[in-house]
Amino acid sequence: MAVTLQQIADAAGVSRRTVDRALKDQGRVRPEVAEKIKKLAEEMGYRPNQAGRALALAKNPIKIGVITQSSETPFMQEVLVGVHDARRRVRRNGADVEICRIDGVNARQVIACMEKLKESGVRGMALVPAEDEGIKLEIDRLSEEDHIPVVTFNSDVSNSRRICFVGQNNKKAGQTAAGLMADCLKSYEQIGIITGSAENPALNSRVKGFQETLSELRPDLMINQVYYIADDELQAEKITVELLNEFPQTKGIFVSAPAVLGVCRALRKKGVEKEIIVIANDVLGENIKCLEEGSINYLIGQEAYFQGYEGVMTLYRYLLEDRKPKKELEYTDIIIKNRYNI
Amino acid sequence: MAVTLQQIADAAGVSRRTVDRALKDQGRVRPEVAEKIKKLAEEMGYRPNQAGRALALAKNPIKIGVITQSSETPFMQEVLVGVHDARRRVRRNGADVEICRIDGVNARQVIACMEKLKESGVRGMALVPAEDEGIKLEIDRLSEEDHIPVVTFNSDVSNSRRICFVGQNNKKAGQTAAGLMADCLKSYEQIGIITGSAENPALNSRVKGFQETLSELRPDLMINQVYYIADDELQAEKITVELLNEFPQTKGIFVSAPAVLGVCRALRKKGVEKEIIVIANDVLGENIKCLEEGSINYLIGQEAYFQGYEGVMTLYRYLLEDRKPKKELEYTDIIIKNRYNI
DNA sequence: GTGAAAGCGCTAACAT
DNA sequence: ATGTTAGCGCTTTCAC
Repeated sequence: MAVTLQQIADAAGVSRRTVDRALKDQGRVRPEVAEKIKKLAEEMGYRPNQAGRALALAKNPIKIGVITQSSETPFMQEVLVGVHDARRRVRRNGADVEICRIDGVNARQVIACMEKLKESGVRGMALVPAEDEGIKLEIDRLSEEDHIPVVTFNSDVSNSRRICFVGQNNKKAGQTAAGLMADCLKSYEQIGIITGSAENPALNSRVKGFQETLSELRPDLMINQVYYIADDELQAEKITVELLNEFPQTKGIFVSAPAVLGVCRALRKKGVEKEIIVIANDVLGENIKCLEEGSINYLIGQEAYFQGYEGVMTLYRYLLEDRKPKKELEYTDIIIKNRYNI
Repeated sequence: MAVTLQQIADAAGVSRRTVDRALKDQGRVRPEVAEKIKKLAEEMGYRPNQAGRALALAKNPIKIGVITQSSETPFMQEVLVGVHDARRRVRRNGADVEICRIDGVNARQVIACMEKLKESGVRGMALVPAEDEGIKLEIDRLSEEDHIPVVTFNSDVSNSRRICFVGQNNKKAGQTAAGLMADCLKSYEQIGIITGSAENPALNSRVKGFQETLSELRPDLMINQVYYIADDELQAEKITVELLNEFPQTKGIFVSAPAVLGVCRALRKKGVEKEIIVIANDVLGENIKCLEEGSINYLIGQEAYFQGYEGVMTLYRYLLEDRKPKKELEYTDIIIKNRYNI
């Protein structure tokens, strides 16, 4: 049987409560006693029983707040599935999760939600932020003044006091795509890039990673100008047609934008979907269909579900076990899918 | 706050114990009362608190037995890391895991271990079996007569009474490799296949999946004869040299065998590592090095760690929450790695 | 057929 | 500065 608090208390000749305090550095214990207790716990290999802890905490339950942006997108829907699964799981342990869904990107709204969640007494927050000074300030204030730990997921706020970030390394995602493209294309072929808003740092990193790595691996290839689109399938289709008209020799396309379906439609209409290697991002419903029927060759995934699930669970573990994540940047795996391993 | 047993008891006007019995169909409750209780529980949305359950169970702890074969291989080492992590986790909940490591493949020893674990009072078993009639019989006997649920992981025993299998779909792994190879090679190029023992069903499935899919995708390619090796790096190197001498036009190699390093050495000595697309299996130490330095282009992974971790955890959840796995065949993701997403 | 009661290991309010 | 104690929600023994 595992070592319990009581056993340490017996061994040290003090009460359970004293051991508890000593182990948590809560003071109010004579330093030499605390020292002795800690040594004893170490020697006896004490590991707190999580079930016991969770149960005791059910008196005033741990509550976690979650804020998501762009909640209407298919990608974030998938993230939210992960969040809800995590909620179900922590609920079965007597904790709870309160979720604020924000549609679109809106820093002001995020800050308002943070305030609201704080008022409602959450002990920690997991949120999808944006590189915004106001959000950064609020994160720092929660962490420092209110002692409410914050986890960012999916997107990050660099240099803020969040305990960690769970999400993709976008540059590496772009590089991974470049590696695939380099293997698939023959000498001196042409490449097109389609991406979303030029202001989106995530998309930019991907594209940059792709360009840099590809020109290093295959200096012979010709990487044409970057085409920008909004998240709109119709526009994506139009732009893709433009690209194909402008550069009819294109043999590879990297799609960093969300509107993958529009691109596929254009390729099919032009009847070139079999001749062009297409690598796109996000392993999601419509995209998967394109992959299955062959108009896309590879999808690069970022574990949307896991981001949501792990964002919440990281925080829960931190709150329950006082266990800091090992790394400040918890990068999710970069997934490569072709038709056969979906 | 979540619904508790007590609340249901109050609502039904009976004691907690009665509710407990009714919900578990343990009899000794008047049928109409049982019916009423179940309906009530449903309506109130009762979800047993896992922390409470785990804690109560700590009186006579859940013990899980684990048996691994080929435990000396790097692959199984990785699986065992997962097993140990799972052990740490369930221990923190008051349960325990007992592990039997078997070196090499040995059905008799597996059966002996199953017997031993049963004597030592385990409530469930997770094991790496082999397609062996004796093992199958023992699995069925444990499941039926002793009511000890069994989970197979990494390899399976088809048609046995295990509650589920956690591991790779080998055929799909081969197909995935074929998809990659089809994209990388130019017209009419030649392909070599190197695999391990012809008796190993896992390796055979991979090779078959690869051959079938590749000849379907690219009928122009020429797939040469299959080379067989033992798990010996030196022999692998020799055989690879043979292959290259026999078919100097080879432009793609699929390595289904464990001895990947030997293959890489041969390629380097021959100075052809940059001209040949190599796709190998298992994302592990030495293989990763080959991938990083470029003598391998792709590694197909089978989530070794996860197989070990999830094999044990599936069983634990089954025992704790009485929750059957959703699927009988719990296939792990087929991972594609290039130099950039390792 | 049903219920009372004793824990499981931990936390935290309340003594001392 | 340290100890006592009352639960958290569940399982299980034992008595009715």
